Amino acid sequence: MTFSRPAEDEVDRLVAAWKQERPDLDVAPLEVLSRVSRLSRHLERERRAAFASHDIESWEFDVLTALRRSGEPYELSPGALLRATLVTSGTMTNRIDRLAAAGLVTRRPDPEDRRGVLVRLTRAGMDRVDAAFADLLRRERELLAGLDQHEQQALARLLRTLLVPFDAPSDALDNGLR
Amino acid sequence: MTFSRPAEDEVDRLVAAWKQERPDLDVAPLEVLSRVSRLSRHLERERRAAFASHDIESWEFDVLTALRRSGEPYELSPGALLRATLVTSGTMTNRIDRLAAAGLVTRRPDPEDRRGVLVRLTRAGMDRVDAAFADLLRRERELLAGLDQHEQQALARLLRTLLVPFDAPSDALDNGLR
DNA sequence: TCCCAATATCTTGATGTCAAGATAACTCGA
DNA sequence: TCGAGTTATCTTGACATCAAGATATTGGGA
Repeated sequence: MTFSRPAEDEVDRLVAAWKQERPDLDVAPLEVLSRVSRLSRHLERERRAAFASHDIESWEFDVLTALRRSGEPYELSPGALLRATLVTSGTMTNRIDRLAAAGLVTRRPDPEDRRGVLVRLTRAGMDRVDAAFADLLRRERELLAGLDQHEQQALARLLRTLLVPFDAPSDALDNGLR
Repeated sequence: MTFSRPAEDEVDRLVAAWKQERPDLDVAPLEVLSRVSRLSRHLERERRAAFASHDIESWEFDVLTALRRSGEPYELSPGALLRATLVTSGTMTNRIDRLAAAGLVTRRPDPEDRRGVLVRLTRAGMDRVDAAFADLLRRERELLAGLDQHEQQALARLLRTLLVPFDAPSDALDNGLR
């Protein structure tokens, strides 16, 4: 009986297939980046499942948590929200419309800048997001159970290195969102 | 003059904010999983940019590469394609329709199974995808330039561990795609 | 003070995706 | 041989997202 050799994932199979078909190409980048993409898709499914029981959608959660973690008075501009969630301005307008209609946020003109708007978490919004967040953390912890604490930290560090160039606070780099 | 302390990314700021607002929660899972999600979004933008110059869309690329790397005769069923690309069957039907209309694939009934269909890459589809793939690999290599080869392998290994439970070949686990 | 580029948000139209369910064909055990 | 359950694909309708551009406001330099 043979068991538990180093387990393969779909990316191992995908890379092996490329080596067969295009031995001239170095597909090493896929070992990392294909895994990031695929894992992200799987995660998104998990999130949806976790949220279903809390009557909240994934896109709602993203906006509400950004407000929640900003602290008192739980209020941010649409611009700050779209930078936090990596969506376009049109998408954010639409999201805020629907969250406001659901009573989870309110919208008011920014007294300091007449172009601006401030979006504020309501009590209902806070309750909703707190419950969902606790549950999400529980499930995410399970997904990470295959790695010990040290490995998780190593993974976080490596990912951070890749992320820094994108997140550099308003350096010369523009990530193209507006 | 102070410079180049261990650089922060957006997730560091996000985690710090949570620790302030909800010191009762252990948000460690976000260190890994938030980074995976955010990196994936950034990657998707990069892909779009890389593909724009090859007149190909990201979703087209995903389908065409699956066919390309499957080798002669570059032919797969829609079912195999949706498993490779992690989309639903409705999405795949739609994608194949449009790829066929663009002359990048053909569709024919499966002679072995009258429920089935076989999707085949055309010469035009192959040329398109090969050019785009070479370019994508070039750009992905740049994104990974911040990590040396050893670190990239470590990262790939850690990600694989997280992915295996999702990709386990048709074990008891069902990932919910159909 | 005036003007213009930059900023903040919203609007519009096209498009891709998903969930749910319909249809048809296959498989295997009784 | 029959039928129930499974499998493969497609259809439908709702909906979220994006890109591009419109509108209003601000701020800094001439």
